[in-house]
Amino acid sequence: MELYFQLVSDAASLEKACSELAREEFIGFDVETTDLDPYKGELRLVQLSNGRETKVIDIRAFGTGAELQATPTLRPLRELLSSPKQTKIAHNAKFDTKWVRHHLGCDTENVYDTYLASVLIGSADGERRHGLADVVQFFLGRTLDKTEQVSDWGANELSASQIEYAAKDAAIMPEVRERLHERIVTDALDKALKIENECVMPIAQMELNGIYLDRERWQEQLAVVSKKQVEAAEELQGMLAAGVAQASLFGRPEINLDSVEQVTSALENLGIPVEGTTRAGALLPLAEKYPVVAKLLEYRQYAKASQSFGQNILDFIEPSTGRIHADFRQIGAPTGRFSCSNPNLQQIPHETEYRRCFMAPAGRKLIVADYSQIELRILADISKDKAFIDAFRSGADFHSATAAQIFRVAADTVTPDQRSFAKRLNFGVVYGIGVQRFARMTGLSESQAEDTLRRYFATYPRMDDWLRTQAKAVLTERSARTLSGRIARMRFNENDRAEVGATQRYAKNMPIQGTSADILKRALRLLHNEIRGTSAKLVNIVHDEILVEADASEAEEAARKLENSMLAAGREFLKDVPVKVDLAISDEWAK
DNA sequence: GTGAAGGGCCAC
DNA sequence: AAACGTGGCCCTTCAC
Repeated sequence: MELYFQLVSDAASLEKACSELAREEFIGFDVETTDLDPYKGELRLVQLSNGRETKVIDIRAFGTGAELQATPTLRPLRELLSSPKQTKIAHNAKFDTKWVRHHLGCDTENVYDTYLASVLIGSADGERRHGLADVVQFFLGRTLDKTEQVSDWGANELSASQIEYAAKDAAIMPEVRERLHERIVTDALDKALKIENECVMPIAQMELNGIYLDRERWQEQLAVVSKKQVEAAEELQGMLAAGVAQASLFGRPEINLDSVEQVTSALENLGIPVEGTTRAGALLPLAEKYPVVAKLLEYRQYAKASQSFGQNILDFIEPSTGRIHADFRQIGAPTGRFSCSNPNLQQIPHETEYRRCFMAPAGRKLIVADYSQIELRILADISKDKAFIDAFRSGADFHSATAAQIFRVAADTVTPDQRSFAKRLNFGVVYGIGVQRFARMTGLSESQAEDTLRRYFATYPRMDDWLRTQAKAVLTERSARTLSGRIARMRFNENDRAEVGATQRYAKNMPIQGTSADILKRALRLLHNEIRGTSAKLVNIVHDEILVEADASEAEEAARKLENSMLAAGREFLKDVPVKVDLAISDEWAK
C-alpha cells in the first residue's frame, strides 16, 4: 500500500491539515515522545491519518516545554482532538491522550482504543499478545515494523525512516479499527467496548492528576513501625536462638527472619510442629501455646508494613508535582477490574494510620465515595431473587436481614454472632464458598456449616438457581459474561476435578465482579462529563470506591456530582435493586 | 547482575 | 491447609 504523508511544521499547514481531517469520521492517532513518562519527556510528533493521507506534526516546530499548552498556532489541533465529532483511533490511547493533555493542554474526546478492543476480544478467543504489531499481524495478516519505536525522538533532525515509521502507525489505525470492530460486533462486545473507550480519558486525567501523599505523616508512621520491627526482630532472634545447639562465642548465629526456610527449621529445632506452611492463618492456632510463634507473627506484621508501605511509596512522588502518579491498567483482570502498580494504590492498608497520609492539599478537600455492598446487589439483581431483592429494598442492615431470614428470628433480635455468620456467608457466596471452607471460617462443624448453607440457599432460592446455572452452563459454554457483555473464556481439563471446581467458582464470580467493574467505569465517564471545567479532579479508584479532590469552596458541589454519577451508573445496570453510595468530604482519605 | 518462581500478605 | 474470586509487591532462592 502506498503511504502518503506530509511533515507539518508551520501554522498554515497545520490549519489546512486539521480542516481536512475534520471532515473525516475516523482519524488514526499516534504520538512519538522522548520518554515513556509525560512528566519527564518531550512530545515530539503527533500523527493523524484518515488511512490514506497522514499528517506528521512536528510539535517542536511550534514551541517547547510549558509554553506549548498556550501556543495559539496549535489551536486547530486542540480543537480537532477535543471535538467529539471525529473518532480518534489509537493503540493504548491512554498513552497518547496523556501526552497531549499534559503538553498541548487539551483532552482527546471520542476515543477508540484498538488495544482495549483487542484485549476484550482476546478474552473470548484465547491467549494472544496485544501490541500493535501483534494485532496488525493477527487481524490484518500483515507485518508491521516497530524497530524505529525506540529510536531517538529527541534528535534535531528526524530521519526519513523515523518520519515514515511514525506515519505508518497512524495510517494503519482506521483499517485496524474496522477489522477489530467486525469482531467486536459479532462477539457482542460493543457495549463493553463503549464503556472502555469512554473511560480512557478519565483514567488518563487521573494518572496525570496524581494523589497527594503527606511525606511527613508517612515518615512518622514509618518510623513508629520500623522501631517496632527492629524490637520484634531482636526479641525473635533471641527466642529462636534458644533452639540452636551450639551458640557461637561471638554471639548467637543470626537467622534471616525473612527466610521461610530458615525460620521453619528454627521453629522445628524448638520442637514446634510446622506443617507445610508458615502463613499467618496456619500459625495462628500455635501462637497461644508458643510465644515465639506469636512473636514471629508480630515481626511479620511490622516487616510487611515497613517493607511494602515505607520509603518505597515515597520514592514514587514525582518531583515536579509533589504527587504520586500510579499506573492504572484499565483491563487489569479478565473480569474487567482495574489493576494498579508503581505503586499499587489499591492495596494501601485500610488502617487510618496509612490512609490519613493521603490528603487534600491546602485549600482542597477529598471526596471519598464507595458503593455500598455493590457485589451483593449485583447478585440480587442478576438472580432476580425476591427475598434477596426485598432485603435491599427494605433499606435495613443487609447482613442482619439475612441473619433474620436464615435463623428465622425477628430482625431486631439478631445477635452479633448471627449477623457475623450471615455477613461471612453473604461475602463467601460471591466467591463460591464451599461447606468445608465455611466451617473452618466460622468454627462450625461440617454438618452445622452444611445445615447453615442449606438454610441460606433456601432463604434465597433464585440466587441458588442462578449460581447452579452458572456452574452448569460453563461446562458447555466455557465462558461467562457481565451485564455489559464483557466475556471471559475458561480453559480447563474436564477430567481434573480441581480445575472444574475452580472454573465453576469463577463462572459464579466473574459476572458479579465484572459487572461491578462495568458500573465503576460507567460512573467514571459520567463523572468526567459532570466535573469538566470545575476544580474537581479524579485522584484514585479502588474497585468500588472513587476519590475526587476539589477546591474546598466547590467540595459540596463536587460531592453531589460524584454521588449522582455513581448512582446513575449503578441504576443503568441494576433494574430491580436500589443502589447505595456512601460519601464523605474530608481532608484525608478516611472513612 | 538479572529474572523467574515460590511463599507470604496487602487491597476489594 | 483446603474446593473462596481478582490483583501487585516484597523477600528469598535458584538458575543463568
